[in-house]
Amino acid sequence: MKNNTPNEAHPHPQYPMPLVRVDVVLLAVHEGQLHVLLSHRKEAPFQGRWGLPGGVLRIDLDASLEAAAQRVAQERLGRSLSNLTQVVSVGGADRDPRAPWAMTVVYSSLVSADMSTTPGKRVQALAWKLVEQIEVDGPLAFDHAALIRLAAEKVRSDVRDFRFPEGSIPDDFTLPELQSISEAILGQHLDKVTFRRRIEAAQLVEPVAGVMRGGAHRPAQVYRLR
Amino acid sequence: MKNNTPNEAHPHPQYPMPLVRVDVVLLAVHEGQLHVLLSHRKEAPFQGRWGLPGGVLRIDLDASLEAAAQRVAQERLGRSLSNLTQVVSVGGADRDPRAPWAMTVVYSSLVSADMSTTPGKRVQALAWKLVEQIEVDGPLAFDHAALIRLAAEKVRSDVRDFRFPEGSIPDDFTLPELQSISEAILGQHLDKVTFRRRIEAAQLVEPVAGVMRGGAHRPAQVYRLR
DNA sequence: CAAATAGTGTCTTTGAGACAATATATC
DNA sequence: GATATATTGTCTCAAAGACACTATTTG
Repeated sequence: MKNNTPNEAHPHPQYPMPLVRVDVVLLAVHEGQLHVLLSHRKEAPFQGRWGLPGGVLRIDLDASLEAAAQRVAQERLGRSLSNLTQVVSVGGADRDPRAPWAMTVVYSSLVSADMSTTPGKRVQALAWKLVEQIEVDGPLAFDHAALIRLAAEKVRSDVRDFRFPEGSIPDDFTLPELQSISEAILGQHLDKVTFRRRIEAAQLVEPVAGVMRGGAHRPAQVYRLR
Repeated sequence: MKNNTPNEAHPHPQYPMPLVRVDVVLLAVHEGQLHVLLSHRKEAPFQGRWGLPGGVLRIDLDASLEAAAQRVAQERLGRSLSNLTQVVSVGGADRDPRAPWAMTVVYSSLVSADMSTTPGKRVQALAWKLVEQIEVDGPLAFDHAALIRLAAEKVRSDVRDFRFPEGSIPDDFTLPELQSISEAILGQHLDKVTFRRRIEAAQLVEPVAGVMRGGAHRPAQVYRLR
């Protein structure tokens, strides 16, 4: 295994570097509520608690921080993430007993629909938890509860400004569906007329010609992002 | 010098870790315009260009990422920073030729007034540059131009929402002064009536009883944040 | 009192929220 | 046709912008 010692190719004076990890806040709307995917920790620290799935940055495998997040998602969650957004980085001397100094770069991703996620290697259990209920039933590992809140706030800010990045909502949707998703993320009711007016003004969507979708009643126009 | 090799106290499997740096975007309003403090690079990479002042994270000296930014500011700029805000972290294999893998955590700080900043050690020259003029006269080192733009956008967002963190504006100020500072940061004119109405509604300030301040004309009420 | 800046009044416009009416599907 | 949901119309209210007016200081 390579080491961080100086060599000819990289003559910069070397200091000991921290353990760098990447954690992922995977968010999804399920049954009208915003959920986050947590993993059950089998080992110390915080053994037995729920926490964010994550992993150690591998400079031999990852071309960038974002690439590291993608690799971790693939390994731990068995899937790629469509709209990775950096949330924050935290670090300090007392963060993690496994290293004298540890830091974490936190990425978040809002994905649409399918709540199916296969546990990856070393992950004993994955479960979708209500964001609103975080820390209500038992504390999370590290400061993960605060990190999740941060990620959720960023996503809410996006939704308030009608920023729906690729993959965060289904390709096709009706306006009532989009409103329902938005309400779930924001955790509050939105006025129907205002919502449609603003969507219209933002020129965010275009109708899929002719296609309609409905349950037992009047069908709704299907739209796409543009 | 210590090394990152495993030991009994920290039995976590070790991978080579990236070079972690901390860069500082120091912003200030000067003569009605938003400026950023840049340092002239004496050495490679990007020798001869202007870039953000920064330094290597020292796990033996820095208790946290933010503490590292404070130390770097003290060493390089000879001052502490009042309202450090994390902007973003960037990193990758090809970021810095001095290391096989390098990342930077960027902090920004908006400080009021005094443009005096003593160059610290190893910094040949410091200069306040117009944020708007960044990259107009010569490119900056690394992706620092983009990082400055990011930091400036965050500060603008704060100002739009009347968030003036401690130290970002003088302790005492008149409303015309506060408006002028805001306009400089936002880079656009603000309506006087609207500005005062919103300040009032936000209950952001309180008058300093009796104290007024003026030039050759009608003096203005002096306020403080509360 | 002239000049310059501080502070207020008020009209118009814009956009959000509330509520009602109309449209279109299934059963 | 009854029912449920989609879509549109419109009234009201709140906040922003524009503009004009008043207030207070110096010279």
